[in-house]
Amino acid sequence: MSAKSTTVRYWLFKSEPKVFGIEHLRRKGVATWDGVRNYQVRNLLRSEVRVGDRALFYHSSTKDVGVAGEMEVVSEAFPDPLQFDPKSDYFDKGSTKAAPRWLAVKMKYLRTFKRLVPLAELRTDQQLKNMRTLVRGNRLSITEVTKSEYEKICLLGNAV
DNA sequence: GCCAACGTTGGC
DNA sequence: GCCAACGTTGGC
Repeated sequence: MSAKSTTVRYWLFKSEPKVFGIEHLRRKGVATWDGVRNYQVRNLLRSEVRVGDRALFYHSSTKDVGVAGEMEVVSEAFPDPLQFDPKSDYFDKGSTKAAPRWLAVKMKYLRTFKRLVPLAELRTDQQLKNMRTLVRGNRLSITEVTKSEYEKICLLGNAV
């Protein structure tokens, strides 16, 4: 078999750790990244995010905001089950199984950094301060990062 | 809890 | 298709 022809891409996924943090993912090993309810992000999951891509796990809306670790995409996009569950906060009565509106992917835990890389540090680092994730007004819960940005953040996270 | 900034909705 | 009102995100 030939190697995959597509190049690995790098992403940053945001989540509120009170709802689902990297410790939840570590315990599960593989988890469904669900609850995406933004069309731009849905389109990324459908058309851009691929099996084998890497992603930084970013903790948002919490005391210590920043990048907590790494994970890997292990499934193509599939319909987010929560959109069909009337008991879920993510239920969408306008979505049907024939034409699902929202997508999810499965993510695999890779590692938790030795130290959380704080948002403030991303903003001041010369190599990172232009990350799309940090652009003022950005509200996407998934943004692409460059390989060099990704690797720099891993270095910062694994430094003592 | 505040608030800036963006996304979504719906009347027209 | 415009745009005001409302809802959500997310840092602080």
